[in-house]
Amino acid sequence: MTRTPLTDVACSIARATDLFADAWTALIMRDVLVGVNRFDDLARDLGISRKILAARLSRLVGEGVLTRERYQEHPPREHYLATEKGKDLYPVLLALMRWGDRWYGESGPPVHIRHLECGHDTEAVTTCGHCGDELTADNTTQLPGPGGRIGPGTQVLGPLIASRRPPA
Amino acid sequence: MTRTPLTDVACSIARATDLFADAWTALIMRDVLVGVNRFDDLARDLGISRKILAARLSRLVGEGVLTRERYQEHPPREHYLATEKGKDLYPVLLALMRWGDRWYGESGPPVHIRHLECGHDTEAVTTCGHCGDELTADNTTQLPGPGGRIGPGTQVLGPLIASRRPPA
DNA sequence: CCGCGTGAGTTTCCTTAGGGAACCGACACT
DNA sequence: AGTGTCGGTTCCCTAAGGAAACTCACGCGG
Repeated sequence: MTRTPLTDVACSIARATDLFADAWTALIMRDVLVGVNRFDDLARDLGISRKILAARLSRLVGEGVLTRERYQEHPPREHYLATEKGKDLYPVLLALMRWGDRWYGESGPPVHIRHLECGHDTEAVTTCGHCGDELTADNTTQLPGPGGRIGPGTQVLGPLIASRRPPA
Repeated sequence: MTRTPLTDVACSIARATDLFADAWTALIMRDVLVGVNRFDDLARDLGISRKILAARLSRLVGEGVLTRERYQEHPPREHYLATEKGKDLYPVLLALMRWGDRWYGESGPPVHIRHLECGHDTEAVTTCGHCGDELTADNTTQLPGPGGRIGPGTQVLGPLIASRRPPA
């Protein structure tokens, strides 16, 4: 398939996407973060091809998102643990989950998230780090930042936004 | 490739993933939400194969995430707009972007998000809908909810969590 | 000592989605 | 008539994904 490499694209979504956007990575991360972290358990739980699982795991380890640790000798047994970088993907999973619950959860969400600090079952809300209000597609704009540069994926974005989006 | 269908899996992440987790969908949604919404512009901006772009767009329209609208006759010109369901994917994009910025943005984030209501450039924070504090992998647990059922993807989750995760 | 079970991957073979690039029809502009 | 743009299709080829068998290292029960 020759997935076009997105790594060199300016947009951070593309960078994240490049790692995260295949059928399995998100599911693997969810399982690992929840405590399913041995090879066979993952294969069983996800129904994923073992070949692909091995490939994904080693990529995730290579990216520094997971670590592989031998948690017992005799017999040698390994498991995968999320690094800080890996745990930091949790908000992405929460956002995906919330969207899935909202738009496909006829019978109610299959799992509840409980926030241990306040003790309530809760829903993830994506908020402004500054004022705490919810962020939506309509109440935000994008501005080029310091790392902004030109390249596929942001190529014509400036001009296009300018021309297509009435400044109002 | 025969992507294993994830639609019938209990987990909402899987449902969302099924639509969202390919190399391009996230990028397409970002572009559309930002105002790049004509076929040729998308193809140019993303460097995506036109065949795949056509396929993705029609899937997204089929899923009710985008609509295709003729915005002028003479010459006939179409564009794609995000529905409510589509706009609601914005938090997922924000979460991805934040992760990418954090872990790959050596030179600073390529784009800034400005929250129009408070007027500040901001970062997306995923918070507890109840108390407003930030949600992390460490301060939350998952509990089976009303829609919970058994099937691939949640198959052995219960037992596994129970056995592997010390209740502390 | 032998066979069986388990964990953790590899290997093999086949199918099929994705990339590239050309092609197409409708219209407009000059 | 010739050139351009938009919005797609069609073709061929490659390589990634799926299924299932195979491997290797160990541990256990008899």
